[in-house]
Order: sequence, then C-alpha cells, then structure tokens
Amino acid sequence: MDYSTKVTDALAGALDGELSADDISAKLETPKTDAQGDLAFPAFTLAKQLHQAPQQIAADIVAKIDQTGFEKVEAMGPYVNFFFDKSLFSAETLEAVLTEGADYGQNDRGDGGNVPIDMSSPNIAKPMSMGHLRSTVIGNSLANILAKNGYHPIKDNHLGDWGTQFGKLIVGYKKWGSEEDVKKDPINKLVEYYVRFHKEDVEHPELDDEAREWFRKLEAGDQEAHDLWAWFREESLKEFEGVYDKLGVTFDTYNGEAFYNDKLQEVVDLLKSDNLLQESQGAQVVDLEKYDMNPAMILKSDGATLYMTRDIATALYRDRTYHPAMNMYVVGSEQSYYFKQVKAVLEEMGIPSADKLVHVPFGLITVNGKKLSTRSGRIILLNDVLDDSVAMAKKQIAEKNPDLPNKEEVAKQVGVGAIVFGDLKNDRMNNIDFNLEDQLKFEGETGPYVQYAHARAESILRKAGDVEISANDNQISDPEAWDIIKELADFPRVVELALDEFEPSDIAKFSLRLAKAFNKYYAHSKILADDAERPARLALVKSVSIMLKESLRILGVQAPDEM
RNA sequence: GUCGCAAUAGCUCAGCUGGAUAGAGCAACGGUCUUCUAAACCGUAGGUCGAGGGUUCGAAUCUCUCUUGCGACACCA
Repeated sequence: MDYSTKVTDALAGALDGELSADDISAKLETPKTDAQGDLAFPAFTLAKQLHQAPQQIAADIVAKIDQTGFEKVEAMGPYVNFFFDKSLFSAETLEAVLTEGADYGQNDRGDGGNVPIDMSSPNIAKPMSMGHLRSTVIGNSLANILAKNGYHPIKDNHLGDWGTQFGKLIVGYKKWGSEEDVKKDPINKLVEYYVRFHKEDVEHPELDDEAREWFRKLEAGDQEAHDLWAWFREESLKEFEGVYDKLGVTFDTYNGEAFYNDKLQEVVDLLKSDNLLQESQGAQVVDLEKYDMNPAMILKSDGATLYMTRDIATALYRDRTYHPAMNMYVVGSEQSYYFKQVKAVLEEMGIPSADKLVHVPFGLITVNGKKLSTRSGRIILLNDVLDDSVAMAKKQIAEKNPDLPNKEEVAKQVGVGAIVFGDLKNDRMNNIDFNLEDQLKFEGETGPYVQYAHARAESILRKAGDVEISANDNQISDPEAWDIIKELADFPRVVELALDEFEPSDIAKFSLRLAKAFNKYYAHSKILADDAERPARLALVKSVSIMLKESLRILGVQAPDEM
C-alpha cells in the first residue's frame, strides 16, 4: 500500500472530519532529516479552526491515531511525524524494482498519444555547436520521459536546409571554392565561404544581390542551384551523423525545412480563404491584436515565404499525420515570443491541435557572456568538445584503471556521458557561459559520478556470483540503506514530475541522489560480508544498479559495467 | 521604450504546490585505501537568499515597486 494514503487515512480517522482527505494529503510534507520521520503533517492550519495551539493539536492527533503499520507516530512541536515500517516498506520497494526491472516507474498517462518533437535542427553547411547540443539532448531525453509516461514520441530533426543562406553559400562557393576543397573538409570549407561572404559583403553590397538571385533560382528549381544545394546538404548530413552517433541519438524523421516547400502555398491559401491575411507595408500578415501580440508576417513584401510560413505548414502536417497529443518544440528561449505567435496563428486557423503546441525553451550558451555566432567565428564545435572529453576520459582510465578491458568504448561512454549529463543536470532555462574546464569535470555531481556508482554496484554483483536475487529477505540494519530505499520509492513520482515540467534535470537530480546514497552505503557497509543480511543487501545493490542505469538511459547516457 | 527570463556560499547550482536549524558540488583546509574500483567516503570553514514594501501563525518560495544582467520586439532563422 502506498504510504502517503496510509498516512492520510490514519490522519483522517484521528481528525474526525476536520479536514478532507484531499486537504490532508496536500499538506503532507517530507521532513528534512531522518530524525523527523518519513512523512509529516503540520498542525498549524488547524490552529485557528480548533482554537488550540498547534503543539496541542499535534499531541492530540498522536494520542488518537491508529499506529498499526508504522514504526511510530510522534508529535514533535507542531508536527505529527510518521515513521514508516522500514522492513515492510523496503520489501515492497525492492520487490517492485526487482520484478519490474527497467520498467519500474513506467506509467500510462500518455495513453499512447503521438508527440512529434522538433529537436536538434542544425543548419546545413554550418557545424553543430554547443547550442545544438542542448536542443538535441534535451529533446532526446524528453522523448524518453514521454515514453516512460506512456506517450509515443516522434523525434523529428527539423533541419535548417532551406533559406537565403544558400544563396550566400553558392556565391561564396563559386567565387572562392572548389569541388576538391569541399570534398576534403565539407563543413569547414562551407563555413569558410559563409564567413568570408559576410566579411566581404560589408564593402561589396552587390554580393547580397547575387546571393538573393541564386536563392531565387534555387526556389525556381534551377538545376545548377539545386544540385549544389543537394550536395551541400548531403555532405553536411554525413558530418551530423557522426555527431549523432557519438551522442547515441537517433531520429524518427528528418523532415527539414525543404520538406515543406511544396506545402507552403496551401498555408497561404488557407489563410486567405479564412480572411486572416492583411496587407501591411507591402507584406502579408496575420493580425494578432486580440492576443495582444504583434502581427505575424506570413509573406514578405516580395512575396517570399518566411520561417513562420514554414512552421505553420509543419504544424499543419503534424496535425494531419499524427493527430498529436502534444506538438513539441525544443528550441531556445529566445524564440518564446515567436512560438506564441505561431500558436496564435494556428488557433486563428482553427487547426485542431493548435492548443497542443508546446514550446520547451532552454537557456542560451554564451562564451565570455557573448552569444555564439557562426558569422563572427565565435563558436564552440560540439565535435571538438566531445573529442576532448573522450580524451580526458581515456587519460583517467589510464591512471585509475589501466587493466580495464575495452578502454576505448568505456572512454567514449564516460566522456560523452559527462557532456550530456552536464547539460541536463541543471534547469534547462539556465543560461550557460561555456567553459571547457567545467565541462570536463568527472568528479562530484557529474555523469561519471553516477556511472561510477553503477559500475561499483555491477562489480559487487559480479563478485557475488550466481546468487538468486530476490526481495524476500529484507532485514537490512545499515542505516544508510534507508536513504536508498526512499529514493527508489520516489522514482515513479520523479518520472511524472519530469513530464509535468518537461525537465530532464529532475531525472538527473534523482540519479545523483541515488548515486550519492549508494556511494555512502558502499563506504559504510560491507556488502559482500557473509552473514544473514547478505541476500537482502544484494537485492538492494541490484535494485540500485537497475535504477541508475535506467535513469541514465532516460537522460541518453550510457552506463558501463566497469570503468 | 514594451514584454519575457533571471538574481541564493569565493565559483557553479539545488531548494517540490509557502512550513521545523537555507542545502549540494567545485575551490580551501584536515582525515580515510593490507578489506567489495579513492572517478569514492567523512569532517572543518563559508550565506542579512539583489533592495524595499505587502499577504500570512509562518516567505528564498506568493504579490507589488525598484536595481542589475540576459533575451525578444514583422521583411533572419
């Protein structure tokens, strides 16, 4: 039986109708220290109602309450503190984890509903930077969180594979580039052209006209322009795949911006037939005054489409294809206002899933407090950071565990894990001022810390050999074990919390709490000691290992058995 | 200028729908490996929770004002 309902029932009985069960359970809180029990009821709220001092009320409740099933219930000042029956509670918890395994914490809230997730979305011909890391790993983890809550996530890489930058790129390539150069080092060369374009265009504004002309040709289906575009796209994708491989992230669809080229006219037509389009300074806009927002521009004064047009086409496509339970966008917080506009336009159009649009924003990555920008060359290449981190992991292995088999593989798991975990452990809205040293920390509250706890647990299980692990015998006397049990029991709640807040960091924090509790236990208890409690301790270690691995999996981080 | 997000220990951050002495991790200092991996554990030190008002039995948490920082504010994405 769930302990919070047990506590609520006991209180409801003792309070004799002074508070409803819902009111009681809403007021229950988790005390800060073990000395204050496992769940507590503050008597303050009843003081006015009963015209008594809260201390007195707490004492009266304790006198009346039915204590069966609890270790004890006692009044401490104005609080009623409940101490759970530890052996019963741990038996139930371990039983659940061991029988359900990695499925422990799984729920059915989403009822199988589709959730397309717009994520990662790098721009063709530009390298992936730390900014893309955020959208990629947050989106990936949210997909896992959604699945854990019974939804069906659809990870969509909304590639930036269309737009005026291709005009610039083609101009740059034709002026300063060559086929051999691009083949040798695709993205770097393409970026070079792009950066040079922006440098030279300051003194030669006619370059802009050329670029506009090339993009116009591309949109008109010009063969040469199209071939170059397709080639740049292909070369870029090859490099992106390398990064996704390292991160272990896969996608269900790669419907980039170009995918919607033939779906834009319908959007314009729909808006027109709904009488939503207005002319404003030569451009076509949707008035959003009733939403208290600026108008949303759909067509430029030269008739060209915009990002907005494309995003509406995307939402429409997702609406028809998936009938989404949510339509999620993992995009930086600087686009919050923009997505409010998109949502408002969709609502005006009466698109069924308009109110399902969820923008999941995240904070900005800066360097020395400044925004990253490909043009200015102020950029941190994701690939480089991952490689540095793996190299660092390799070094650590050489120092700490030189006999480790498959060092290369483990170094990848640990190095990449450190970066991914580092991105996910804090509130996604926090801005991050990038610092390579901070990223390459493997001690304290880091991915490797959690991985290490898992590896230690696995190591013990290996040494224990082929023993039957079950939760039958649960008499663990180690005080540190209790903290572990409580964390394990808390996991299903954390899974739901992470969904409600769209916060992978809830899972990361859980994994840290569990790893910390386990490391403490490990340091103070002789787990493999040959005594009567050994099977119970092994059941605990097995449960910890399962849950550390599972919480890391939700984050998109690997959990090596040895490191 | 308007709107949004933020401000907690030297640094990076936790603090759940307001509740019992404000917590971690780094960094500093001091302990712990003949015993399950020391990427670990234990301890010491470190804070008028940006400022001021309000609501409340009770505010880091809710509300208002101000200060500071970042971001957004139609022909980029």
